[in-house]
Amino acid sequence: MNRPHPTRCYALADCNNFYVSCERVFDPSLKGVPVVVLSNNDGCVIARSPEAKAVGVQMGEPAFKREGFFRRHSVRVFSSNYALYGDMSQRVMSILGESAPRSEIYSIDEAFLDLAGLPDSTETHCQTLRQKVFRWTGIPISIGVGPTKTLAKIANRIAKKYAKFDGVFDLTNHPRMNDILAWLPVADVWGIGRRSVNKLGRHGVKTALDFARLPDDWLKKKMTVTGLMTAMELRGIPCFELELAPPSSKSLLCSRSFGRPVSSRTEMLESVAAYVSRAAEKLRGQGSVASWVKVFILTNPHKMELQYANARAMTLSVGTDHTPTLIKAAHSLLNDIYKPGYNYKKAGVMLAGIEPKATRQLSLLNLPPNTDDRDTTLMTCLDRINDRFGRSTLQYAATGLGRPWSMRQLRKSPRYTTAWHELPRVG
DNA sequence: TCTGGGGTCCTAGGACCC
DNA sequence: TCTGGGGTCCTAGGACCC
Repeated sequence: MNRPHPTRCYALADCNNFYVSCERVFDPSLKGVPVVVLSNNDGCVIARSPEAKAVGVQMGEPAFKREGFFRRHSVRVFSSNYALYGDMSQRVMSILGESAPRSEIYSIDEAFLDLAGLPDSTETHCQTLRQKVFRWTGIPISIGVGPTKTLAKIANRIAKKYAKFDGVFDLTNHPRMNDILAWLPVADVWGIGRRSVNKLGRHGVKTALDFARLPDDWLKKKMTVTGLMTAMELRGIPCFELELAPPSSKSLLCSRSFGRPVSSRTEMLESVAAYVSRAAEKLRGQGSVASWVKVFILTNPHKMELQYANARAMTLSVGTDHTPTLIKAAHSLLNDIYKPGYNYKKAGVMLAGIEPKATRQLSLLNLPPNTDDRDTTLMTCLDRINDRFGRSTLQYAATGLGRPWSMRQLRKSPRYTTAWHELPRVG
């Protein structure tokens, strides 16, 4: 057990409290004080500075329940600013990407790096990288290293938790590997979620070491092959490879809670058109077409009032990335499920049946209209303008003008890095 | 007043075929 | 009276991640 594979060396670089760190880069008054960032619609807490954690703000807490607490503890509260976080993420990722021959961007604030065969020591390399990312972007990161991705995750957690390691911890050939796994609750292992923790608890499995020592056939039967692979990774046998060029999405979702309850059909149609437009942009961004569209709507499940939720999907005869075609489909689905008299809280659009546009399946009976090329030219033009001048410079009238239903973001910081008129001023 | 959004993978079970 | 066995494909739902 715990026999590391000699040729593998994975690092997980993870930005510390990423969203809060982004806010701090451009607003020095946030240093050293409790800061939180809220989810879309200013719903719940999704990022906390260490000071916010220290005063007891929990992850995922609804913000409205804590307004008084935030005031009493002078917690600085921000709406999420994805234009800023996305841009900062790109800066960090480009530096990380250059630091290793192979890398995988795993999420907005994490990347796996393949450090096998680098000339200098792992520790030196990682410390240099950390300092470089901080100097060039202002974002602090932590790096965990191990013979498998799962162990690199654990190492990263240790690097973050204990200041004495200075942001870097290496589990490769660690003499106290078993002690560390026995110290780590199984809930903190990558890939073991709450449901599994409950199930494992009933079988007396509490720590990562308990889990790693379970028999393979038991793991396979009770935890499926992914559970088995996780256990093998804890033993030092790599099962999860780097995803070097992440394949394009197989489904695309765009959904939002409304800033206030919506009941009118007109507003529902507008919001669905807006979500389709966004999903179609993403679709074109990856050079795909979609042939399956689903629309769903729901009332607020947290409220004591008449509830309604419904969804409907349809398959198109030909895959498309043409926004008006998709809006038309989504509108007909919405009209099927919409019922007047309810206070809707949320709507969403999902696209699937996704394939590359270049090799898409055409229909024998229903060939695309010969305006196809014109549509493509129009969509390309639309995307270019919006890319250059901002996402909603050009939009379809069906998405509405006033958008009274759009999400609430009362405490958003400026788009410091992506909008000319919001650039920070010096002096 | 007010509780996020966007993905992936795996499995079981039904439909269907020979 | 008697009522197989195996394969594929699809979908819904569960579980997980950030």
